[in-house]
Amino acid sequence: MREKTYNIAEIERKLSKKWSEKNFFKESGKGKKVPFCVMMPPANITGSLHMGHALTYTLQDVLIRFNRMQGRDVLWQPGVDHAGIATQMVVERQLDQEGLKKSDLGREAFLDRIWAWKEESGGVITEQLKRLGASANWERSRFTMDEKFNKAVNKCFISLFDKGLIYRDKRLVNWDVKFQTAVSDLEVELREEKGTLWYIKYPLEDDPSAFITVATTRPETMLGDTAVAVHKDDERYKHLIGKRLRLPLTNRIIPIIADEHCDPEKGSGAVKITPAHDFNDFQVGKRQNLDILNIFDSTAHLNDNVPEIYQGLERFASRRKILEDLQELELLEKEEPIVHSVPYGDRSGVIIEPWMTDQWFVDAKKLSYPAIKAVEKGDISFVPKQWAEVYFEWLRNIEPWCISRQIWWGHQIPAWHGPDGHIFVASSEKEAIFKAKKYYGEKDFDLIRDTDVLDTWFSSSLWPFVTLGWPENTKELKQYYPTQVLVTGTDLVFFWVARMIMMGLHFTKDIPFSTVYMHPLVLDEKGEKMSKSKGNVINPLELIEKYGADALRYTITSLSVQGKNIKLAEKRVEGSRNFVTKIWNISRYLMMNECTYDPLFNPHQVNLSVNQWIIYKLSDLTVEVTEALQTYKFNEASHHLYQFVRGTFCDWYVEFTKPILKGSSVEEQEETRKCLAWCFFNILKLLHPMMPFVTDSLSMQFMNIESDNSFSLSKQSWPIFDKEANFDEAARELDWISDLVAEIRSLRTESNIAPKTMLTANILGATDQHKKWIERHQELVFKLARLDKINVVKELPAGCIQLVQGSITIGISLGDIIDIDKEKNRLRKEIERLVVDLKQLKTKLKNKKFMERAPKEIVDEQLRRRDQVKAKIIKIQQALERIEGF
RNA sequence: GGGCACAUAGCUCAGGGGUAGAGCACUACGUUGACAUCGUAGGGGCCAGAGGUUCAAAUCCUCUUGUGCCCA
Repeated sequence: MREKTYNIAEIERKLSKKWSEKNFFKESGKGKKVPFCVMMPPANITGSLHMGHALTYTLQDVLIRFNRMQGRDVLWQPGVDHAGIATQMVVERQLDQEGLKKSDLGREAFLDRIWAWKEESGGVITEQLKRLGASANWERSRFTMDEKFNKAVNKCFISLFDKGLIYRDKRLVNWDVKFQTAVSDLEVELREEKGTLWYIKYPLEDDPSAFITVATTRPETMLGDTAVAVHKDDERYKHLIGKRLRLPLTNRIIPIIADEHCDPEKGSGAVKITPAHDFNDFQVGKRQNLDILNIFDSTAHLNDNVPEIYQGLERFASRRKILEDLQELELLEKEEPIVHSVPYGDRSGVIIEPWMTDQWFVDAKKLSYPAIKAVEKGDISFVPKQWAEVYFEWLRNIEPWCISRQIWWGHQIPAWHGPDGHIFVASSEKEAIFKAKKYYGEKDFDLIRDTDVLDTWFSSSLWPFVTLGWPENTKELKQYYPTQVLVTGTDLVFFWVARMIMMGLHFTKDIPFSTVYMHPLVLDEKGEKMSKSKGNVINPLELIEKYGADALRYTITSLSVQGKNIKLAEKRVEGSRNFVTKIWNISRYLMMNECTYDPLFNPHQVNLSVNQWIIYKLSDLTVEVTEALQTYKFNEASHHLYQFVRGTFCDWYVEFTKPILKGSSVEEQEETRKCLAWCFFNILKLLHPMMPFVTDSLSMQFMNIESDNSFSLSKQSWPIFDKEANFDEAARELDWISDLVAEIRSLRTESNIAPKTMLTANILGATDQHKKWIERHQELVFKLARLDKINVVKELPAGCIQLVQGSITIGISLGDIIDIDKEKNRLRKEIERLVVDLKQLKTKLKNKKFMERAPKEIVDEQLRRRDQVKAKIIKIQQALERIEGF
């Protein structure tokens, strides 16, 4: 006898090893099959599996296995991302423990160190994904820093540069003071914070007793002011436009200018302009042709563009000092508390400094037009569709994308600088020299390679086509590009999705994927974001250890409703584990009863009504699950399966078949055994995308192929079968029987009848068909409703409690046990309920407008219901009268 | 400030113009050799509030209130 509970850990480990060792899930590569390709979002090389991964990769694997079973040529392309800043941080931390800095090693040695680290610990997440059951083609795994990838990245860079879509510019960028690099807008997180607005008086040059007051949250930047702006129509300041101010603490003279940037309603109405340290001011400076005075070094310490006493002060220290000094000069008018947004580096967590540097930019605006159009035209669609709006909004307001990073780990920009500052972009040093020779002629020159590397997201944006072999025209590229679905979290819509679409359209002249399924975040059970500091992080690997990957996957699938965040409670996972155990126990029962899978079993040719009934129900289920998965309604698919397995299959069908297996003819037993096995096998298939382990394991046991190392349900075909029309009758028959059983069971509880008490049911008003059905399923009803006798009668005997089901009345003989008052009460209450229903129905049917305007089916339905309720009331009244007579 | 969601049972959430659903929790009772990680039955809801459209609104529209997220 097998164990009552399923040994999750052992079986999952074994299967995951089997799938992995043989790289089980390769694409078929058969050109005839319809391709289905999903680009796996490359996991961050420093990462280990968290709930967000578990969610995204589970949903992808569900789609992958589902499509593979539907006979498509499936490629799930995995990979790992080099994660520039994150990876460099990890290795720098290691060095730190050895008391070393990366500058001690030098660039090359440092990069060697990172590669060594990658070899050693870079593959963790891949192993974890295998444990989750992800059925990717792991042999095709790509790394964004591979040589081939690097070549493709350079090619793209050069091509964009040649077209003027990448350029070098001196602009304000978001400078990460901790990492000493520029970052893009998207890597800056605005946090609402309490701050202070300081009002500072700037004296007029020609009249030191008169002032203009400016308000600022960053007084230290005043050292870099090159103007004060007012609104041209502001009565308070109109007359001062064109005059000059003496900038306190510096004695520099700066102009008062008019600019629309000023809002007379805000603060004092006059704004200090610091073009080198504020994005808005930078624009003003450009418009007004102001000086740009940079006052910070790369670590945000004041440089020698400020008076000597301030030089070398850190930004916050300088703020304190400057406020003190202004106070002393009585130039600090007042301060106000304020809530404002402060920019933080999303990785470094330090305040970002807008800073002037030379950087490389992508002209994202130009690339955005085709990307917008592709979604507008419907070539690419978002699920859920409201994400298209978010996407449009961002692309329509897109700014130049700063792609250079002042770090070492990443794709080094293929550009060489000449002695006169001329830049040669080339695929190799040799080519750069060649280009330079042409440019410089006979003159001598030295070229210095640009030290910057590219934003990691630049290489990620090329992922869909580079992984398939681009720029070579490989057969994979032809077969699988454009890919079908991209599944990713809502947080990556700009970082990754939009950029892939822009780059894909630019370089391949084709969309990278036709559907984008955006899933939400995983939150804790209270709906809060998981974070280490809050201590509410749920580790998926622990859940897998405790409940199994199948249980975790099934939970995730059940909770995946389009457009809604997922609140994960461990209780849910426990419930899923119980469901897995339930499935295990079905198989245990079926095997005990020698129900073996027969590939030749023909579901259209079963004779017993119970078997016809379950096949009928199963075909409904198949349609429901298929449609749900096709439309990304993961929760619906899992819900239907749960209802079917626990309800229809276990509670009813398995029970229905017990009497048959015990005492029917050999033929009937045989048909039923095969039908049980066949249905269960199909259930396993339908469940497989969500619970690959238990379903694979059980189906192999069922088919007696446990040692078959090439089998997986994922490679079997998805169930399809047409509903047999003449099974309708059986469907009605068994639905009626199960209703009958349910009614009697309810009655037993309501009347406090002990389960042990066997009852006799008298049935009044049975039609010939009812009689036939009762006769056919008598044993079954006996067993399920705990009866020892059913009489079809013309008159109910005395001493019955009665219930009405459709056209029949069931009387349960209780001898002397019946409490007449209680029973009367029960029946009266039921009449009361029905009368309320009837009243509502009558009102509706009396309403002329309803009768005129409502569709005929609805009216008929209401009429039918009215008649039913009426009839039921009469029957219960008769039942009451009978009790009076008892 | 702009945009997008969301408010349904004690909790977590489905559903969605025509008889309010699930899981968990709760209550009672447990028989029949698949399953106590189980079974049977049950209690529990003016579907946030106010208007409107409609024969009919929990569902569609508008507003209000509250919550979450994104962008400035």
